[in-house]
Amino acid sequence: MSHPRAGGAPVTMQDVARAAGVSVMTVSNVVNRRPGVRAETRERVLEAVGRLGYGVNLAARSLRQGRTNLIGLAVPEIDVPYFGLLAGLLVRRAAEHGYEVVVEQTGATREEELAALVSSRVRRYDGLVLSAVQLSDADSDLLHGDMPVVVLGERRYDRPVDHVTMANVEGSRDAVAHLIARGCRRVAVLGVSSTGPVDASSQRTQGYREALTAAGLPLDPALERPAAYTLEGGRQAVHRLLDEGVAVDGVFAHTDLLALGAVRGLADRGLRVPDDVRVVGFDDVPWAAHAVPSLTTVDPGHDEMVEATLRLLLGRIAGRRGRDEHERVVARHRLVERESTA
Amino acid sequence: MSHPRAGGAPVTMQDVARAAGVSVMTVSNVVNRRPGVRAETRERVLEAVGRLGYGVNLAARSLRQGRTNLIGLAVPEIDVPYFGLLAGLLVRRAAEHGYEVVVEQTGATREEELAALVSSRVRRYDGLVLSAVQLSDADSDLLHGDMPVVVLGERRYDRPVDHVTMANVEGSRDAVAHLIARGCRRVAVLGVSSTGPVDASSQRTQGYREALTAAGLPLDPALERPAAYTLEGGRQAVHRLLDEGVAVDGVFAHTDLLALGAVRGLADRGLRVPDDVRVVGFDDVPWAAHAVPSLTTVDPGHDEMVEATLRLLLGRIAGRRGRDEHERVVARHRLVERESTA
DNA sequence: CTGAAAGCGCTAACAC
DNA sequence: GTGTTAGCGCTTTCAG
Repeated sequence: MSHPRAGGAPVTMQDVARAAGVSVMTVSNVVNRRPGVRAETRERVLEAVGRLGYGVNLAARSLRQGRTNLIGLAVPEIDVPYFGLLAGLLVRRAAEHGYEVVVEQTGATREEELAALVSSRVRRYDGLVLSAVQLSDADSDLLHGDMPVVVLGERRYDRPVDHVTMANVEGSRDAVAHLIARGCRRVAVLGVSSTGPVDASSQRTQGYREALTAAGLPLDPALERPAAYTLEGGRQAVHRLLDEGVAVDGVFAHTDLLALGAVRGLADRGLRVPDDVRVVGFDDVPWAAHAVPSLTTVDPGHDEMVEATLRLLLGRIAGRRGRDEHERVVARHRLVERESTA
Repeated sequence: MSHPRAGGAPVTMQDVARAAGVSVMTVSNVVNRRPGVRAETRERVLEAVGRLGYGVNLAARSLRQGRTNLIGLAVPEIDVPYFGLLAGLLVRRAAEHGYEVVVEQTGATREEELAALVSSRVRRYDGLVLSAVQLSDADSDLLHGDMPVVVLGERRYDRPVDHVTMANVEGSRDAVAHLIARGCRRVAVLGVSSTGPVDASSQRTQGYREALTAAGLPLDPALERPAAYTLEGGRQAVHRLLDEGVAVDGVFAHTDLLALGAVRGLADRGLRVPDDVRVVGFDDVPWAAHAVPSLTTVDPGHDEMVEATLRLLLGRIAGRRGRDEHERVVARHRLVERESTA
């Protein structure tokens, strides 16, 4: 059996020290690759480690050091492609810095996002990445606890907090300008919400309006459609739009999911993309490139966002910024032209 | 400021006990909702907890209790829809039992899956869910360490290990039988691999062959195509198939991702689904229902699998099964008929 | 119903 | 180079 003591009491440094005839401190030095241990001693210790199947007790180490090497990632739902993409990138990059990522699902409700912040569960993290959608400015007071927090995407805060976000207005403007350049004159926007003036939804709607205005096209309230940020939401919004007899030759959806749902909804009514209606999304999730037709969309700069998030978070964990010094990073976006607007 | 002592030393039970004029033990009893504390005492303690902003130190609790309430989920890549779905379900269900989930990305290499098992990082989990794709029978020896492990999906093991899997052969047989019932006579299979006799790929290929044979149709090696389990893999496999001039009127893809890639590849060559070619996938990822056309696929019984996984894992954590008692659960599958085979 | 003492396994600080 | 001591914050055990 390759795992001695399996099933018995866990092997401690004490056990290893005894077996190797050294002190626990020497074992600790070897295990942590600290310098200043004679090669021969190291050998003896490592032999004992291997023979006994020793592994550090990370709870003890955490208690002693006051750090866990864990960071939390609070997202609404991990199976939404955008958040899966995010989680994947973050897990990979965090690992490079010796951190692991615990996923919290907030379910996209304000209550649950707050819960993630106050909950004792969160206390075990060295830092928290909060991909917030519903958290309001008022609540960001809560971001001032002891826990280093970086808010990622989807919203700009007036309150001071480390924040990594994307160019929602500019990206949306580019997307809609692209539709117009392709000849669209009746462009609908999907995903309009009324929850507040500073969130991603309003910003993307604003970018939409700016692009229309810049092109000298009129704003038509009938073209500004609310929709849940889901495939089904996009599909149904398009159904309603068409059922009301609104003329449309272009669709800008607030998210790729919505856009793909819109393509579906158009197909349901016998409309072809891009022949009858052109469609643009936002996010550049992996699917966008491979959908039929492939989806033109805005890449908000995922890599840059995740990198910046980690940089800010690790900096704060290391105490490199004061409690009242906050940074905000806006990633560079890019319009990715594909078949849905060909 | 709602978070007193923010920035100062962490608040301990000692602090709370002092502030409330009780012993640490009473604080512990209140915090852990243990019975046998007078209501008035509890009030006093809770008031102090709130005022000081106390939160339990989970490292200390873990050290003392010998448990972390953390379970690890090792998957190849979290941004693959199937694993995102899995993670979402597991996170939700684990939370119901007071557990949190740490995501490990193995990158689908054998080395990394082994690393996840041996690594000291894993020591912090009470248990590990291993969604293995490359781990071989020989390696499953490693599953016999102290860590409770449940292997989820994708592979059947001869070695004893708790294992939750899906009806790969039966599901594939149903999928292909469905194509045949719809009139297909030249059915290709995408995702055939040569890595071994007992993995998901071989099983799904086997189901394919059984269905053809049962229908009295010939097996044609030209119809059995290797393909990476990605969108691009499916797309290219279809391109090669058509470029070789192989006649096809149905496609069974080993995964939905492959199937959606296949739909894309067919569209590239001007073929319509289901009019010219019918397509069936496997997994029933959320996208399958909303793709254009929506995808007929095999739901392998995700919910049942996750539920069983957690049941087995928690049972093992609780020591309810001996080291040599292992369970295997095969979830009930279901063919979901949609537009791609209409 | 409440308190005091012991110790989980580790590492920082200092002694040899 | 290596050992000794102390204590991180909590809960288990046993005493009141």
